[in-house]
Amino acid sequence: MLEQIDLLAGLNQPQRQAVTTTQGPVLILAGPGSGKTRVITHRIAYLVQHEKVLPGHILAVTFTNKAAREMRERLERLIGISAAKEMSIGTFHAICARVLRVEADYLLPLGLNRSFVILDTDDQVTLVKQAIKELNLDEKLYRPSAIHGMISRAKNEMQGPEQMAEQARKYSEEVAARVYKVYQKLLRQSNAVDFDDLLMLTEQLWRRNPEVLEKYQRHWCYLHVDEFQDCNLPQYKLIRLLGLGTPDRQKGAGNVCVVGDDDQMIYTWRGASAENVLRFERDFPATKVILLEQNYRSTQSILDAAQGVVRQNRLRKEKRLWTAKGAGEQVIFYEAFNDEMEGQFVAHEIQRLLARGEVKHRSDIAVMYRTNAQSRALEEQFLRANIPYKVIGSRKFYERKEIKDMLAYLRLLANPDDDLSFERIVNVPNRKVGPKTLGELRKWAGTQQCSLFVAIRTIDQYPGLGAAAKNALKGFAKLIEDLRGSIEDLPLPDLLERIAERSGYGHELRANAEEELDRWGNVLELKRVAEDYAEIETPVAIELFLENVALVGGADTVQTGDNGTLVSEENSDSVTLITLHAAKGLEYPVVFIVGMDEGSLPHSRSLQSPEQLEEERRLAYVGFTRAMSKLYLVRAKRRSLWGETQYTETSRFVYDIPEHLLKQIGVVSQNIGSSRMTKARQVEWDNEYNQDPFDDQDFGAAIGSGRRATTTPKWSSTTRPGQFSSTPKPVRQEERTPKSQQFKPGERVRHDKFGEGIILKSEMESGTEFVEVQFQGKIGKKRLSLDFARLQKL
DNA sequence: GTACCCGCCATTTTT
DNA sequence: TGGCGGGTAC
Repeated sequence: MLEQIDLLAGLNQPQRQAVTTTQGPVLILAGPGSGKTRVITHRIAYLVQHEKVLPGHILAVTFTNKAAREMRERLERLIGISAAKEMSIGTFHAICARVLRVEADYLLPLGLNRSFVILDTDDQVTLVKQAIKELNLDEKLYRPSAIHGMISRAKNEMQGPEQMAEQARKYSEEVAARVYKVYQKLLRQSNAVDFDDLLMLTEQLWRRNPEVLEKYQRHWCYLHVDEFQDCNLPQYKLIRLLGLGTPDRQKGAGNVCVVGDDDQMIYTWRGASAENVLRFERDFPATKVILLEQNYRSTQSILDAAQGVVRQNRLRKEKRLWTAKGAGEQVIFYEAFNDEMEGQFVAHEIQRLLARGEVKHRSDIAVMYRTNAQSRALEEQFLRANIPYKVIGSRKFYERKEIKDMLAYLRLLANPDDDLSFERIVNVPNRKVGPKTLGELRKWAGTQQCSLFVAIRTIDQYPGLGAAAKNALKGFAKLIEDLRGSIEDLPLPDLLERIAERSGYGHELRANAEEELDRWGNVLELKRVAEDYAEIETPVAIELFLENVALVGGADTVQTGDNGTLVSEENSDSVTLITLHAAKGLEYPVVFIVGMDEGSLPHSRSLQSPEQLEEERRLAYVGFTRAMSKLYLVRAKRRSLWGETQYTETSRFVYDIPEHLLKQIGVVSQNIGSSRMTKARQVEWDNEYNQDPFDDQDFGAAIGSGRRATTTPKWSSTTRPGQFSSTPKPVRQEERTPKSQQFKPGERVRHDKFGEGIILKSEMESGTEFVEVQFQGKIGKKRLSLDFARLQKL
């Protein structure tokens, strides 16, 4: 039995009230750093320990996967792993996906079955593109990604294609509505859903089937919603449906606890609306409102700076945030010469903090930015300075071609109707199935009213294709059928291996190990991720794995270095690179925010409308308030944008910070450029800076001359750090095994699953060792790749 | 059926 | 800058 922790100890009055108010609707308005997460987790623990609520009855919804995971970990510590396991904790999307799979029978009339796939953004856009083609619209005029955005917005307002058409104010919206209709048709044909569908379909399911809803209401009778201010309409409706409670209860008296802060609303572009708070109080009239205003995270200076910015907003409720921490240090503001130097400043300042012992761990430091693209400049400097870092929320790994290809195989195995995946891999590796053959197959599938894969079964009846093409298609179908036949007897990682080998894709990847593009290594990486699912029955494992990839993407595993290696977050002490959006809910002792200039932090796309500007302001507010003791605001006076150099203005948000809280270091900009005056001051500052023995010459030289930007060749994304003789190699998280032959014929080995055997043959193939092993009994001869197989010498 | 070259175009945030 | 579609040459 777990030792009971006093769940109320160390909580202030309103926090206690939030934890102990367990019945009926509760609205917690919580400022940044007010212990909101603590309150939710303690409230849940309190429900279990004091009110004897069964953990299975508790649902907690978060906005990001990271937040869900953190909440689960905290609860494990509070009430034990087994109790925490029984709770439902996840994002809206993940929870909805689970519901929809369980209730898949209700989806059949829509053309979806239990094996539906969740498309990622890329696939969604591809489908929109297909819809545009099908309607014979000009792709140039109607950009797929733009139309996709419009469709998604309509879905977030719960409009179907017809309603969207009715509501259309512009011609482009009318067009989008037409595309929307075809897009939905294509989705269903492929037995696929997009992110928005997950929410809309669940809402529909519950609304139209009261008996189903009631089942969930009885199951999840204690509902918690974090980041409530960021809910969009379908999400709100889900909360309302569940939270209104079972019919035998008084309406609006359900146990719903929502937590939010209107100043941190940063997803209005995804349909979030401040109205949710008003709606909530209207729909749940019994709501108790609790305010958490004491900040435990930041120094007064940081808090005041943040409030200085957000106070300029008109559409907000005024709050009285305070902290018992002292004033602390001033906020530091630094203007770099250009974006390259901006990254360099951050890198060197981090080294300095670490060298002086001001910060103990690299993991105490985060660098934040408005757009993902900004991470690249930082990464380059971090690699040069040899600072380990991780990029959070970067989906780069799962966007790689080889990974998407492997996943497409898996998806096609699970769901033969997935035309998108079919088209992706039917000719990967090359099977002589080109656009021509594919076009004819599409025609045939159209007349047969079936998916592309299924159409191959009857392809012999189709006169439009030659024998060679038909055989190529049938060969592919046979491959997939064979692979499907092995699902039952192989765990997921081994299935991936078999896919790679039987399809010939693995061979191709190893053969084309051009440059340092380690595509094969990435496939191995994917297999490693799949190891987590090795214990689960493979059909289920595939489903979970694909769902996890679609919904979680790279959020739980993060990228490091420039090689896109995935590392789990815990191991390695590294600096965090993260977008402002993804940083919500997190905290770090030291925070750098880069790109504090007009066009970058208020983003250029937000400058037209006051509403959007207010959102940018909130974004800055979220960023500032992540910092516990030290906050750096950094900007670049010129920035290269699509190859052009642009001069920038200081972000208006910097001017909103009370002057006495700001300490500018480095050069004070007068006229932009490198006047003699500026240069003189740069050198002066540079000397002061260089008193630190840890600082290297490179930095000083770069600052001093201010010419480096023009003499250094631009780094392209294909350039690898190893190519710079003077720069250190990036820290690899894991060295690959040495590439030499380890086994000789005749040696006796043991395999985890196949048992003992004798090596018959060993050969190297593009740097990978393959062995043929004669195992005992009916297992017989097997060819194994040592990249995958764990063989033990006897 | 594929490989390469040219010119065009974008340009946010996330599930 | 760089990714993509379309055109042309093999």
